[in-house]
Amino acid sequence: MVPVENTRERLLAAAQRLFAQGGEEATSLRAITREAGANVASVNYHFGSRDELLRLVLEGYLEPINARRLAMFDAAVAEYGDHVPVGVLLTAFLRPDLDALADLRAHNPQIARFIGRAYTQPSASVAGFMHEQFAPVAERLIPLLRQTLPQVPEHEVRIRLGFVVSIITGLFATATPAPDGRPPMESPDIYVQLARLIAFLEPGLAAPPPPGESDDHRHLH
Amino acid sequence: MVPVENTRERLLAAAQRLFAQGGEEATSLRAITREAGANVASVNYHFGSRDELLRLVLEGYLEPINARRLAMFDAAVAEYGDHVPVGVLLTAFLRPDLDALADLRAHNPQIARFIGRAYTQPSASVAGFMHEQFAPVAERLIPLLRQTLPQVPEHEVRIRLGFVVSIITGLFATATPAPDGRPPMESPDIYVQLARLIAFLEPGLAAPPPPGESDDHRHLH
DNA sequence: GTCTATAGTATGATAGAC
DNA sequence: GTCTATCATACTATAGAC
Repeated sequence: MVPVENTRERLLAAAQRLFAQGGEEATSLRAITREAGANVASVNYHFGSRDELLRLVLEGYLEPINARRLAMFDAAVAEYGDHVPVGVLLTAFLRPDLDALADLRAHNPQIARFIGRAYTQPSASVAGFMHEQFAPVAERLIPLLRQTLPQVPEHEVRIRLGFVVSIITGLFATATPAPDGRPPMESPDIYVQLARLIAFLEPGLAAPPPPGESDDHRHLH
Repeated sequence: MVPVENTRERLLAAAQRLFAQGGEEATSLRAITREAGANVASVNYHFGSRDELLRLVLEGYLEPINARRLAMFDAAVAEYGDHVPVGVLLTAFLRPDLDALADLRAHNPQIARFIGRAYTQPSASVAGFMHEQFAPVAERLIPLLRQTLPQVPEHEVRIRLGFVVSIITGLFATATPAPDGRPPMESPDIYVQLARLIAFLEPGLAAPPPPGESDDHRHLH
């Protein structure tokens, strides 16, 4: 009946492609509409503004990843109860990212970089949005880590989780075959990647906190 | 005799300030000249182009850090010989960054973010430049790590060093007091920060490589 | 829903007077 | 070395015809 929404879908797909290749500021309204074969006004009509469209694109990638993380946390608790092993928690946290990364590498080898940049380059318009997406995951994971690692204070757990996030971010940011740069851990096998990350991260997460940390400078928050 | 070069210095200083506050694409040629009290043509006259100027600013921050890293590697080898402890190598690698970070936080709390972005957001113009700055450090450090950790294959050492770089990058990228986001490890004490990083990183670097890695999928490069 | 046309504003670079 | 003036080009957003 209604032939509607065709342009809208084309615009979304075009924004994904361009976002992928050049990042946010390279994805101009005019480039999007050109790529989609639509006119310059169509983005404002369908999405209100360029920024709204870019947020939608970003959400399309991040939301499924974080939803899957939460589901894997639930499954882990159902299986292990109060003391989920660190390796299991790390797997639940990392696998959705690695799967998404493998998928992006196969189908769109450029868009992963954009996601990585969205973390470190909040660009004002997506700044709060990134945190809004990630906060529920952190608030669920941190208590679980605390239960498994009671010797590590919460403040330290949060910082160490930040380290893990930085590494993941780096994987996304360097996913593209850069002409030169650090080797992007290009193994195609997800389980090899996961094993490598866990081998590196697990002992660090469980390590005793450094001296002078347990109750030092903790008088605020 | 010659009153020359005054404008040039003012332009450099202005570019640093603006670069710091808003990142690369927020630092327009016109904003720089306005901040420096010069005219729009002066940047092109003194530096050839806007990109040349921005590379100079970046180099002013990165070059001293990497030079200090190399010096600390030399000092460590002079003291320990062929088997420098991992913690000492990590200290030599991390301290120049942490010192620079502390200095930036004190004097210019915004520019650290820009440096972090320069890593993950190579922005075409500075892409090769970042690698050119970092490559000598990596090529010096990796053999030292290999000597201390012979059980970890070189391929794995390189990947793990990439993890360390990601974490450092994250520290720079989140150095600014973000309104919300992961806690930026805001301890003012560099030695606390260093101890925290080493406590987390050292066991991961020295960990036995994951199974299926030693000689797997190593038939290329 | 889709389009053209355009307003309004930014950009980097350069020519040429002083 | 420094300036003004200007070129050529990008951008987002909107008004209004169809």
